[in-house]
Amino acid sequence: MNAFNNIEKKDLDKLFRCLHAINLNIKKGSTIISNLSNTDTICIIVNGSASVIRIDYNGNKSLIDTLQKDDVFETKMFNLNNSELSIIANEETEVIIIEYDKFINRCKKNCPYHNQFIDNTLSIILNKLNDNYERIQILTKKTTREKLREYFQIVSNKRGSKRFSIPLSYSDLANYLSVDRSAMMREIKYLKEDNLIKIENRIITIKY
Amino acid sequence: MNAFNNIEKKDLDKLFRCLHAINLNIKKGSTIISNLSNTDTICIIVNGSASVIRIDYNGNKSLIDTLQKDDVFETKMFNLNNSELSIIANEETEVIIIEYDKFINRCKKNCPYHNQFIDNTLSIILNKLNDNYERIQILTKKTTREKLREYFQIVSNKRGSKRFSIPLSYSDLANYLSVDRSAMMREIKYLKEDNLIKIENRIITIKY
DNA sequence: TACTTATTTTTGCATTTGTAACAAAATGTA
DNA sequence: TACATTTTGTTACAAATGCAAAAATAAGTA
Repeated sequence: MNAFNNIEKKDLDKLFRCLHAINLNIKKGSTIISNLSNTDTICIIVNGSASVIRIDYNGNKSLIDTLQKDDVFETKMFNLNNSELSIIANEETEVIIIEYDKFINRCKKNCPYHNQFIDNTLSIILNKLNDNYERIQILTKKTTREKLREYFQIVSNKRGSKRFSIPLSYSDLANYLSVDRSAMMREIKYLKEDNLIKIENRIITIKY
Repeated sequence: MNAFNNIEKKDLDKLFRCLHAINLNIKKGSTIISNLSNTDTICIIVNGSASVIRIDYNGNKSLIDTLQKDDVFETKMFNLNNSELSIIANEETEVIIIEYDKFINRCKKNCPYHNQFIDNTLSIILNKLNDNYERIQILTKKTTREKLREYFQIVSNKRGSKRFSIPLSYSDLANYLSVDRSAMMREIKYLKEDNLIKIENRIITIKY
């Protein structure tokens, strides 16, 4: 799913003009958001990826989320105009930037492709919300063991199988679960010892 | 902000008919979602409140979110049709239920109030997303102390003052931070001892 | 007012976790 | 291939946390 699904190519140009869409290429390591001025803005990741990072009162950085190709974000959803977070390109990243007002206030012509674009965007945002609830579901577990089991359960449900490969490296998984990597490895070892999971390479099997 | 902002009363009736909106009163303790059948559905909390609850493989319940008056949710955003979560009324609760298809597929007449309704809903959902990112920001902190400081910082920023009252009881706060309540109280005591915060009644002052 | 229920505050103790440090394996690159 | 870098796996130890149990307040209700 991307924001331009079900919009014909010939309509895309019209849509872009109508929205005053701006296409930008962001260099690796650059901040995407500084390009967005102070207005509410919709941003679509066309290619590449970016990290949503928070730097707290101590200067500690924490990774809040990772944005991939086809992701959509809006400044309000990260409170960006109060600059709580910043969004940094992980690689050469192409984005499309649209003022929220232009996005939401359809022109008099009431073009169907504009409505389609809004619908697509809403759908992507609803998915994002689901991802966030899933993560909250995991993060609210008290122990690393419970976090791992919840995570495995969710992936297993999605794949419809008790046997599945995990889409993250163990380092990234530790970040996602917000636990120390080595402590997580220890816990995975215990889960294996207790015969609750089996691991071959990067493939997990839930044994209950 | 609610989903019907900026829609005139006379248009509301038309909108409801167009959407085939259903008005339901849910008794305290009843599951809202069982009323939603299996289709994608938008639900608006008109009055009352509800809890989003997950029961895991062990039968442990966890509170994922609380829905208040004017909140909007969509079944996809909780993966409800895979029944990962359930939503239970905390009190006598009035809801409006609309099929997602009816919501998103505007009728031929392209009524401006329908567009306004979608815009409002999107705005509410973006706020929800912001709330979730805030919570993730807090939950990804490793220690209770850091979670508390992050939480206080966020509330302080919102109120624009280093002195503010917290909108939760300490029990609820412990749930929100997903830490043991008594361990949290201990940490609050340490924060006071270290002169990082001051507390009078329910009013916090950040001293840095 | 008397009584019940919910919330706050406190502490010892066992468990869990992060930290640090290191080695092995895998991966990427000149 | 040889070298550098990243990822994975392991452990001892100190710090942080949850758990349990109890008492003190506060809030709600008959």
